[in-house]
Amino acid sequence: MPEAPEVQNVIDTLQQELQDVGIVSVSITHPKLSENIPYEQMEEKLAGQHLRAFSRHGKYLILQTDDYDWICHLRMEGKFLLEDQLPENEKIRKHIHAVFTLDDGRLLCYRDTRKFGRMQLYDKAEHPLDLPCFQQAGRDVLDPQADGAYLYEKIHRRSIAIKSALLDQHVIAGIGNIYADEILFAAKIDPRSSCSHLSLQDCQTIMNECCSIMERAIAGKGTTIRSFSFGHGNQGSFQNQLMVHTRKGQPCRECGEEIIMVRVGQRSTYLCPNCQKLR
DNA sequence: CCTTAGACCTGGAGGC
DNA sequence: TGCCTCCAGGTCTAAG
Repeated sequence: MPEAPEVQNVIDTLQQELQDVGIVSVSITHPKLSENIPYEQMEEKLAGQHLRAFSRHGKYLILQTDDYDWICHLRMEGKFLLEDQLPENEKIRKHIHAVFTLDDGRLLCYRDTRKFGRMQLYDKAEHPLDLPCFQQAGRDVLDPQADGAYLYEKIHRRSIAIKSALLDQHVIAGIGNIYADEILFAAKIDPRSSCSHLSLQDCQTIMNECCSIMERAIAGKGTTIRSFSFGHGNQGSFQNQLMVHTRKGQPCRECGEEIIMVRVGQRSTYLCPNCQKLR
């Protein structure tokens, strides 16, 4: 569940379910899950805390408790499950690496097949964005100040491909591999174009399309391509609106040309070679 | 400083 | 069935 719209869906769901709920105890079984302090300390500190505020910056979840800022990053496959008891299914239970017992009897389970996800715990900051993990972060993709002028200033001296720049969280936080492809299709720009060849106008087009795609994706509760959730909801519907991503070999929905897949910065990249022009 | 392989992990899909 | 290779919504690092 990784890009901004999916993370927004997760944080909205957690808020609905867990506002002011207390954590009774914590059991972490994958030590590396806790990134900034020993996992035993994370267990001890979160026990007794109540979940007070829920927000997001880029792909990071920000959970504020009574005394701490609890930061989670789901990376590729991390997900939270709310259960009345530990899942019976061994395939599901095998990849649960942390269990938070709640004061209403439910269990908040963190499941992550590839173990890429990470959590951090900090003493409460004045503002969460003051935390060390956000010092290098770009503006959030939904921040109105993340506009064309902002993007242009961040990238116009760089030689990397525009697709790679959109994936760079120091530039804009929250865009991932699916939406980068979709945004550049909507902007009619070849993802391999060098940032240094893009005009201010190009950057404004990109950010305008970015806004409208993010809005639609969040309205559709994100994109679910490969479904690893076994029954528990949080599935999005935006995959039905994808114009290029995952559509290799299929006709472009606008011009009929065959969608191709190329590699850009080690990531699979889908584009319409007719609609999207190289700068 | 910038850019690009490689690493971190596991499992599903497809070829032979 | 087994074995192999490639692929996956992400990001940090080491090296050029």
